[in-house]
Amino acid sequence: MPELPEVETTRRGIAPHLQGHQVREVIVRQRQLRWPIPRNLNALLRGQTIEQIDRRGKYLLLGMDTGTLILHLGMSGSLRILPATTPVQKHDHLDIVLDNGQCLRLRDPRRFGAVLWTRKDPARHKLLQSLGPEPLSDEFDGDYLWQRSRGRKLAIKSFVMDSKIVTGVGNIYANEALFIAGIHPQRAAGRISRERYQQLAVAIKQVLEAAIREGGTTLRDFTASDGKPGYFRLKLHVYERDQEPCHQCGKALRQIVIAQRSTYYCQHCQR
DNA sequence: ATGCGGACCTGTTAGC
DNA sequence: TGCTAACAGGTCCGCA
Repeated sequence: MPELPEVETTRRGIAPHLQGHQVREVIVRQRQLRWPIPRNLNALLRGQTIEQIDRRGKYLLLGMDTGTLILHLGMSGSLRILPATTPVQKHDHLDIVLDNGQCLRLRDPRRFGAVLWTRKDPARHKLLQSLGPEPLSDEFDGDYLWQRSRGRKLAIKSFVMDSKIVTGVGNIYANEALFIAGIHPQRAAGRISRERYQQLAVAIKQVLEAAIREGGTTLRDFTASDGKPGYFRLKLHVYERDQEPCHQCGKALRQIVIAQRSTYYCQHCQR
């Protein structure tokens, strides 16, 4: 489900409900996610105040008194703010109950998500320490991509989806950005000019920012923390549009597979 | 170092 | 109608 815009939409939705509140209780119903939820999470979090709610790539970071809770939504995770008395549904794995009777509830059918605790600077956590720059930051630009791509032979689409290169660009937005930049998704990363990398960096920023403004992309089941869907799907140029007409030239879009991921592009507009 | 494929897990849908 | 296979928004890990 969630790429960076959906995670950012979630962050903005939950932050005002969490900020400054104390954890009353943590209820874990299913600890087997991508990695097991720590056994003693209730003891660790109880009584702590949630000070800030940050995002790094697709990771959500709940900064507390003595450490940071690291959350990842995987492919199918979602977070809602609900009264703690709301009946539990299938795949509701975790509740963080607050001092005001509300709770942050994690649902994740596929269980590719993660909930981890660290006492140190989360940037130095094993899962975060090798992440590339934030795509919306100033350090991420065409020169950076060009420099990192020299000598690389993998497909440009796989390159921009590599979290060590840039964090948070997933399958939907990689497809969309490459269309906007007019770059064929299979082109070798090392064979793209500096100028075209400038266009690609701009396209990535543009598409992520637009998606955040629309509240993310709802394909099947993404909803923000208030239950509302995201509307960026209406503006997708290529994703899940196999055989439909290109918005630029009208020719039929194509679907192929790159690194086991569905890839959509226009044979005419992308080179 | 680089690049690829497998692994994790469940739900939905397309096809026979 | 019912069974089976393919596919889905992620990403770590191990192997060549």
